[in-house]
Amino acid sequence: MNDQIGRGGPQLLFLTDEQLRKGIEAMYFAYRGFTADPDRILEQRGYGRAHHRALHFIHRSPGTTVNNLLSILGVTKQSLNRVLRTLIDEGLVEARVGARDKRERHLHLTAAGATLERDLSEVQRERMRGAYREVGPEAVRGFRMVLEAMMDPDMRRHFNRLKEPEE
Amino acid sequence: MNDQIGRGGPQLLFLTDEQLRKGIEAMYFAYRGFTADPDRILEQRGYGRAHHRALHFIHRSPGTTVNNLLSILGVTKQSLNRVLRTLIDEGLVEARVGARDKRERHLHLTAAGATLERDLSEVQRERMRGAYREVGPEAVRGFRMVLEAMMDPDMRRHFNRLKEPEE
DNA sequence: CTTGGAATGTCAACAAGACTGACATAAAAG
DNA sequence: CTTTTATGTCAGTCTTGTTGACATTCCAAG
Repeated sequence: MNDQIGRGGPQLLFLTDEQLRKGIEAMYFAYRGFTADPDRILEQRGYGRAHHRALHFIHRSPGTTVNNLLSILGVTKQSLNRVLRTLIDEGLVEARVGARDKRERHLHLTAAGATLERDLSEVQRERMRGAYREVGPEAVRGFRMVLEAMMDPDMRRHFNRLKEPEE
Repeated sequence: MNDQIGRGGPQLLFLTDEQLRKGIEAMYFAYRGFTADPDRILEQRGYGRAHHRALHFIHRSPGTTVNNLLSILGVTKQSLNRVLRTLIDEGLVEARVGARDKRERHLHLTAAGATLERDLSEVQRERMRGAYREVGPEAVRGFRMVLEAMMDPDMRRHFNRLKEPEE
């Protein structure tokens, strides 16, 4: 029904339902690979993906508040709080009471937290680097364009607000 | 430490840790968008993502066995079985005992199952189509290349084994 | 032919991590 | 002073992963 063959000509063949389905499957299988390496490290340490996400975004935006993290991650505060509490209790994250606004908690990685974050990021970047190297810069540009076009507007806002990291 | 600036020259700038981190974040945010639309439909019907995945791959490989589905989805048989049982009980999937080997169950979508699968696929393809159209065929080619390079070899095997669908 | 192992599928119980709803506290804002 | 905001907590539910135990079926070696 949405099949474009014979309607739009060969220049639109990449928009056929068949091609879209293959894109969906590619996305699914690739995401599995994307999370596989950090997952192995997390499991050894008794953490889950939720901990990884918190560590990642605290690393990327040191001093961010709980509320900001909530809107980036799109989970409930109860859910985030459980994760954050274990990270704080185990000394990976520090929550500093706000100077201006004492209701806020500003989140920072401790040395131990930064180490784990780096280890997680390293294996994930390694896979990404391998893929990037394999396909070249032009393909990577396309990859990034499609991903960005696929995001919800809110998420795209968050995505673009994250500065280029300095490491 | 893996920063390529000044080492590989400007043609390798896409391999810097900063670019890789942005790629990781793009993948994360895009995957959220990728699942958002089907999730809304699933929630209305009281199903989850696991049900969607089962419906998708049964649609793609009618008559597939439970074991084959297991190796595609990479979960335990117990986990898949729970999902499959509800789909069968509610008349979306039919499990036919194998003719050659009576231990096997061959899985097929019923009419109702095919309808739900189509509805789920439709909203997901719609988002994909919008993104594809926005960026053009060249970018889509790059997108697909990176995703495929990111998969684990086993998953890439499954991915390539799935025939181009006829709808 | 029988028997034992392998393959397949089911049942039960548990854990992580999402959710909602209700409520508490402290601080800022009006 | 009252309301709103930011955060944290308790209790309970749901999905979807996990292990362990077990039933059925098939096949091949004795």
